[in-house]
Amino acid sequence: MSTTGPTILHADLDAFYASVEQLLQPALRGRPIAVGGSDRGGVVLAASYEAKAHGVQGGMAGWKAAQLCPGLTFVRGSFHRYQAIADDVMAILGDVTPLVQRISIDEAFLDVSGSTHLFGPPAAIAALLRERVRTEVGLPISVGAARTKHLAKIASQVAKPDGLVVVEPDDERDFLDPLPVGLIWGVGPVTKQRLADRGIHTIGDLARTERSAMERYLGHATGGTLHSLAHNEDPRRVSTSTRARSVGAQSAVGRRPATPELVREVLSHLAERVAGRLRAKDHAGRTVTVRVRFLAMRSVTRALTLPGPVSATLTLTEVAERLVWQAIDEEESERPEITLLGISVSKLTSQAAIQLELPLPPPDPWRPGSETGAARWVLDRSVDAARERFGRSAVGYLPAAMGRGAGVPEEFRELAEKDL
DNA sequence: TCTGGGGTCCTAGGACCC
DNA sequence: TCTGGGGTCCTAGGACCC
Repeated sequence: MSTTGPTILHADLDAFYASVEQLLQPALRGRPIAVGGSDRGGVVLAASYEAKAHGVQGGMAGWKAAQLCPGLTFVRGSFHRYQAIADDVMAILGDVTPLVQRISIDEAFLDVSGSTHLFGPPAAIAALLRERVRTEVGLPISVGAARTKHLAKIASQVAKPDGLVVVEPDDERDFLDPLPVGLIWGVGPVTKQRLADRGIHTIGDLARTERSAMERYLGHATGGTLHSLAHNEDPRRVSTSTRARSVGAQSAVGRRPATPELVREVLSHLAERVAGRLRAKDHAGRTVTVRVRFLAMRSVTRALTLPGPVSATLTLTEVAERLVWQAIDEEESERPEITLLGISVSKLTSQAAIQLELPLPPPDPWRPGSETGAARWVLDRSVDAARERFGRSAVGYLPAAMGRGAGVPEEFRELAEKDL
């Protein structure tokens, strides 16, 4: 007999982008729609439940979605609106407890164990939140309530669309056992297939499998975690703060030969985005990783860890350029075609710390804090300041080379890079 | 005329140090 | 006189999540 109740909630807006579009454009309500980056082609970023019923999913190529769902309406996303609307929802969640852990733009965990004396039992709190989001924002939100984060998350998935599922402690086993393993957080297509190959389809099947066997099938970490979750052991607390471990940006370029001009132009733009975001947070990072994607989605990465942290745009551009050519030069063909370039910076430290210990020469562009590095950083900061006063495009380059067709709108990138 | 962009975490092998 | 083991850091690739 358990002593704690279902005090963890997982609240998850249903088909968020698509639901917002149906809210903003009443003519779209009840109809299958796909929210995309562009009006034609491209990729489906979100599908309404009416479209999901035909098999349309996020990440799917637009033409394939249209094939699956005749009558599908493509809607260009109103990306500049989504953040504020989701923030309104989070504010409602925050009204019942300060213990809200937002894990993406449209979902959050809540610990309501300290809120029951004010708002009643967790099931009542969940119902209240759903009602308020529906009437005050106009969106459907599903909520799962359970003893652990893992169970609450599964419960909200089961509740969708627009539902509430409460798992009482005494019912946990009965709830979990028949569910497919794919509902477990961390089980994607590959793991699901590996498990299916061994006749493991449900969480109950998983719970009956030895831990050591799981670790053999899936590796130490994944196997161990899955075994624990299937046995309903999830010690994670709801935590309100997490710090970023990396900052990155990438851009699809269509399908183009890797010329020096293209590589430099795209990397300059990406480095500007990444370094600018680092500086805005007073951060810098030591490890620079680039990604180059070739045809058939084959991508390679190259990384370099520098002696000190960087956040200067030009330095980042130069390091990235060197790494990208390292990868391209290893290709068999002379001038291979590429479809995407990306830059990510990790091993982050706070910029304030390095400014204090500015080592003096020898000047070395690879070494931030050297004369060159410091000068570049100072220049970048003045550009940042001008941008802040006069707008993003006032100073420096526009995303020129990003070219026709391939990319996603600027507002989508800005939405994706927001801190939660 | 397939397949966006932002992340996290894990694994495995090699270098290097004691 | 050719031999151990542990720890840490780095790189590359991959699975997964929203």
